[in-house]
Amino acid sequence: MDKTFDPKRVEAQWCATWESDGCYQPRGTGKPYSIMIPPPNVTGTLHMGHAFQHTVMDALTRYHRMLGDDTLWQPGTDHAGIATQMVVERNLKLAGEPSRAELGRDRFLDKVWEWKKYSAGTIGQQIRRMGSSVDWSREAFTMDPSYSKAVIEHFVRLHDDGLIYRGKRLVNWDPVLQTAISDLEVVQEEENGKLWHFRYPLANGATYTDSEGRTLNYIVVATTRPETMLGDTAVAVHPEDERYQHLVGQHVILPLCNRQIPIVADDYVDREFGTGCVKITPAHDFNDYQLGQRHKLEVFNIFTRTAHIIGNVTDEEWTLAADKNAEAADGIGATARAATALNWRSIPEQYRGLDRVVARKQIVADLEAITDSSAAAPITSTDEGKPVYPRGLVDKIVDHKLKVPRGDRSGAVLEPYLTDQWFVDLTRETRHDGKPGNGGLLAITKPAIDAVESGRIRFVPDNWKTTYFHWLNNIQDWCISRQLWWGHRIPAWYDADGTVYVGRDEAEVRAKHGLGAGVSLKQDEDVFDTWFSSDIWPMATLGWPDNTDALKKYYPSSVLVTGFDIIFFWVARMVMMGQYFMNEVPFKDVFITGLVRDPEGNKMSKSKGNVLDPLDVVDGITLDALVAKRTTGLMNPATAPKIEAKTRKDYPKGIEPVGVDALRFTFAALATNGRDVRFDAARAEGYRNFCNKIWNASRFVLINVGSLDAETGTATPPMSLDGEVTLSTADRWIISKLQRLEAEAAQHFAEYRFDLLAASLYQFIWNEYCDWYLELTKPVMQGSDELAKRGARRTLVRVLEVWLRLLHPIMPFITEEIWQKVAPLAGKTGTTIMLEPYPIANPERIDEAAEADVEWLKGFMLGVRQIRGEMDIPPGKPLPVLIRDASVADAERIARFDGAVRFLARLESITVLAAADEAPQSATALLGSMKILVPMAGLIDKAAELARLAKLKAKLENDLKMNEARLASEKFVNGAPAAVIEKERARVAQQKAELATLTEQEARISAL
RNA sequence: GGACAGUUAGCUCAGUGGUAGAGCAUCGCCUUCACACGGCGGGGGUCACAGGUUCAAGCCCUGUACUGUCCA
Repeated sequence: MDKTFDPKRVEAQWCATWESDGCYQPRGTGKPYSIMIPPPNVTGTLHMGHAFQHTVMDALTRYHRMLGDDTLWQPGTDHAGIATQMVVERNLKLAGEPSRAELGRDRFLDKVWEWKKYSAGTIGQQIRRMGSSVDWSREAFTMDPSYSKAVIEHFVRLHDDGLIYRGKRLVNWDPVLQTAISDLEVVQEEENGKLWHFRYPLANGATYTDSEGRTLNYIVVATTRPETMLGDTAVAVHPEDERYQHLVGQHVILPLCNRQIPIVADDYVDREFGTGCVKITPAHDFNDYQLGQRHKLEVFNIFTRTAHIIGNVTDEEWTLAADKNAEAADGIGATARAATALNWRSIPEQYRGLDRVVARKQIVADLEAITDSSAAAPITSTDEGKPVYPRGLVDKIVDHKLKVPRGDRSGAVLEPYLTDQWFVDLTRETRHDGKPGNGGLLAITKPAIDAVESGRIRFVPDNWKTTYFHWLNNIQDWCISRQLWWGHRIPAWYDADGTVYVGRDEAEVRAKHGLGAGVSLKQDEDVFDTWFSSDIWPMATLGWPDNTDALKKYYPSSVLVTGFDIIFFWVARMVMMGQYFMNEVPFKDVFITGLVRDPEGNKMSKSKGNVLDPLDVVDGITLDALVAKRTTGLMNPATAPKIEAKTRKDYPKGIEPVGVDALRFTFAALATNGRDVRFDAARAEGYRNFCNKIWNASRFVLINVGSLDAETGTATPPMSLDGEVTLSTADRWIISKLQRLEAEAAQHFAEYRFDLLAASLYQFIWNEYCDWYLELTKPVMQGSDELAKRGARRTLVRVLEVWLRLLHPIMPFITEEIWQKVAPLAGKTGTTIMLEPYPIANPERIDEAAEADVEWLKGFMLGVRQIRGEMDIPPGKPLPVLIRDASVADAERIARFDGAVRFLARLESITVLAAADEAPQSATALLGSMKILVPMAGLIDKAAELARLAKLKAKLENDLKMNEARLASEKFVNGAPAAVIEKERARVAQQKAELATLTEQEARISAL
């Protein structure tokens, strides 16, 4: 054994051994315990957040395996539709290869599969290196054939139960990715924009008088999106708005398009916002769409899939689309629909095919330039080239902050867009198709709420359930179709008439609907939202829809460990599907972890350049290498210098290698109560030091039982620990403390308090076992009492063996490595610590007398050390010590611990003075009423001792004053419980006595 | 606008009514036979602010400020 722990060697060896020996697989007849890994996306590699959550899951898994449970940790990966498709497309671009469009669907998918293989392989290696004990024999992927079968199955069943519908709806459309996305994938960002005020002339030359007495022939509408005016089909005002209510029912002429559109009244309109008059574009705004439905307004798209103004309106495809629009849209007036083509023709030629941003500028400019309208204001002047408003039909332009919806993946500004999509009904009480049975609200949403409300699922920390309920209580139907290639193709087929048939495959569809070979069917081009496949992860990985043994045994899983960011995306949807298909929750506990952030508290992301690869913390990385890693392959290379500067500031010396165990322990220690964690490399180094402490404490034990040669570091035959022994106070004390640690560990695991677990282990191992127990065995080892020596050796070994097991779930590698050497000495025959029982507290071995003894001893040591420290007496210099005012108990303890104290405190002698004995001038420490005196002759500086006494006195006087005041208060004496008052009295008496001693001592020293 | 969380030592965080704790950092002493990735000792906090409840508040209640996140 080297003097320094070398994690790399140990990790490589045990990873391989554990896996090949099948240690990760479920075993035994214990009660089932299972965790489903949140499947990482096959978009690349694992980040710190994964490493964090995997540490938690592995700790739980190893703990329960050691408890004897039949434990499964199910691994796997997620195909992550949009995200992966984007990564592959970007890689093709960077490599200069043909684009997705050029490759075509099949060849592109080959590329994605290639990437998936690479990414899943990398992820697997990362998981292995972290020591995560997942059952690799069950590894799953959300597009495995068996998994895909389950995805299709759950779609078809939901569809057959009337809980899925297809329809033309306004959806969030990503014009860059060219797909619909769900509400959850939209991020609203506040941005600086403008509010444009346009004059819309009243039709038929109507006029009115405004509040200022002016006669106007127009109204002013305010909008943040000028380009959508091409799709306006009404102007709306509030029904009680006195400024405009007399105009309701009249029409305005839509400028540029020269269409007449009605003025309608609706209380959706905010009178305070803008002019109180809003333009309504039902096809490109969610609120306008709703309003349009209420007023039976015309609805028509003005954008293409890429958010350009539509091109040729006579285009066959668009005409067809218009017809389908008319058929599919419900709640939209029939006469209005017929007008769609006319409306399209009203879009002026000059805007056709323009990007929406370009169109916006052009439209504003054109409105400004209109001077021949009766509503137009004359362009009178300019101010240094800037237009002065009003100009033409532009009344004014004001700065305005607005929320811009962007796609969470692409970052593109989204467009509300009218398309045909598949939806899961989550909002209806009855079936959408009118057949008997519950709609999605009763069949899916309510049971998901009930699962948590009833306590069948418990959130840890508890407050997350509020978030969960809030979302479910305000839920919308779920758009599950995506216009992507990478994913599960929707099992729906269309005949030439566009009639849709849903089934598990084409053959089933033909059989079910009696469609002969003569009928040509075409499968839906779209794929499912990724979350519409991961929502059955806890079931499908266990074999669902088949009722397998694994499903029976491991469903529901015991706990889901995940981040709050996917409570809606994933957690809630798994609950829905689990409840619906299994009539049972998918997991009993949901442990929500915080996010791993950078040292400044920022979210880690590639674009910010603050990500850390967990393995770089494990293996270490130089500053230059880290900078290089963070600044290559950036979407925006201009940010590189900033990223470099920040990296050099955060990690001036790069990152020291700490090993897997230390990183895992760091995560455990930082996992406080679901709060976000700022990753602190210094902390990890501290736990690297802890590993080294463990390593060397173990060396000490092995050396002392003769199984390790201290000089050469090689193994030697150990001495026997069998036979009769004497257990010392120290032995009984550490065994007692060990019981308390075991009890704490069990409690912290039950409460998912890994921070407290880590703190308990650290405190026991370092501050009790190493700092005190090992030191207390040293004088024994140097003594001649063979029974006591054997007792100490046996206790050293056995307590070490136990705490290695206690620590193993967090630090698997170092504990296994040492356990292999220690276990035989402790009489253990197992082949791996992984499968040993987790220690359980035995209250009978708690020894309060021994604990009190050691506390006294620690106090004694502290007194001497403080004198040494503050007098600057070298630790090695032997000191004579005198004792005054020792109680009978003190004297007895002094006699008992004489050897230990003299050894540990480096004392030359301990002399208990009789009451009559005169003591020489000394530095004093107090232990209860007993005084520990270190004679000053030749050792102690008078001034220093006086200063030390003064400091002690000041603190004591302060405390005493406060406590006396409390006792003097009638309120306290009358109100507080007797025990508290008694305690306070005793404390005051004690402090008074101490103060007297210090005062006396001070007087004696100053008299010198 | 609503909801949730946070505000405790220089930093990162524990602390569910009885005199404020840890790790890291810092200062001093020490190459003592497991470990300098170490040992011993020290310094450092009106617990965001203002009220209230209580004999007693970092902790409970009310309000305010700031920070963060989520939802409209």
